[in-house]
Amino acid sequence: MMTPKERILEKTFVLFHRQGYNATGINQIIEEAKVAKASFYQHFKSKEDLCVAFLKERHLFWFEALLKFTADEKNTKLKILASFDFLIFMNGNENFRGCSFLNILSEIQSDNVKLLTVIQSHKKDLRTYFRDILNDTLLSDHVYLLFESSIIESQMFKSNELIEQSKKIIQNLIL
Amino acid sequence: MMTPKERILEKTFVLFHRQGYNATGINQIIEEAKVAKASFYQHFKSKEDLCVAFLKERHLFWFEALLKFTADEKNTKLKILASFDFLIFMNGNENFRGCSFLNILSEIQSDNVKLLTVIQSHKKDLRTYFRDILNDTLLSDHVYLLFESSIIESQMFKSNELIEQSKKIIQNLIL
DNA sequence: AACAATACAGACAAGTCTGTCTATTTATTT
DNA sequence: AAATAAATAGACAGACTTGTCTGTATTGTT
Repeated sequence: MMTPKERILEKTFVLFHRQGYNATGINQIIEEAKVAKASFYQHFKSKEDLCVAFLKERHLFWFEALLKFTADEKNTKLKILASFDFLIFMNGNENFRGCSFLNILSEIQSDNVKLLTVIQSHKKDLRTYFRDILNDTLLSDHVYLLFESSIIESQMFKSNELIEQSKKIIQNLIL
Repeated sequence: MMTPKERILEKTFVLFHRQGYNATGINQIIEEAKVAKASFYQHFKSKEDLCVAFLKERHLFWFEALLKFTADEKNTKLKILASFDFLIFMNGNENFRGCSFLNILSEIQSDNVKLLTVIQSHKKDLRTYFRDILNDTLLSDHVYLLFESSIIESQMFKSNELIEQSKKIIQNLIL
């Protein structure tokens, strides 16, 4: 069976991503996870603490899924293109909810160092992901920037159009 | 003198941008604007209504500032580069708070059509802005995507580094 | 000067939120 | 089987939220 902590994390994983951080209350989480409030605060000292745990879980989940999705492609160019297809794949799975890290970035105050650090760390890893594939810094940053805007544009317009456009751009970009 | 409605909009303009939509309460706005609550609800039927007014005001302000900032550049390439310098300029003015439209996009629910429409409209205008300068759709979308990620990356890392990187990329992109 | 419109202060409703607490029950381990 | 640990339900505090309402005061216009 699942422990209370696992049930909390499982529900948080869905709700924080779907509804956002501020729009999701502790009460909704513990109710749906069927966990008592006292039990919740035994495992997480605050909602912000839960958010850190959520982001770390999301980080692992997301990168694992990305690596798995692109694993087959040997060619550098195809691996990059497959990464953008991964975004399309995720939009289909998650209904164009975009990136939890960027969403939470917009929800927190500028001085919230604790959450900001986790968000930055995730994006640094993504930037490194492209750098490791392409080993040309300017080009990998270029792809990274297109990747980031692909996420938010598809979220904003609930359409993969600009992801496809990014793929076209990359076709002419990488030899 | 200023009317209550003007005082409300003035404060909202600052607070929604600095603190975000959900983190800014009606009570704070009317208190700082020195307006009675009844007066507020005489001019705006809801907080969401105020948000629409805010976004429309922000839209006008932002584009006017962009056009003014880039007006001197005759050359196409320089006009584009100046647009990215405008982001650096705004980050200095507004302490890396990013784009209100993208921030509010992350705060609202997916089914909030009223606010989503205003946000989309703003970004469509931005996309058109680059299209009008470059009159090559793929290239203008390319620049638009770099522009969008420049905004969020500089917000996330509170640094203009990736804006500068985008400018380098564009140097090699536009003839 | 009289009237109508607008703005005022502020109480209030009804709900939300996070976090703490008590007291009971269920599991696990010794 | 007894002792320890963990989970339960749910009341509660205290602060917040948006929006409504009452009654008074201040405007601007005729």
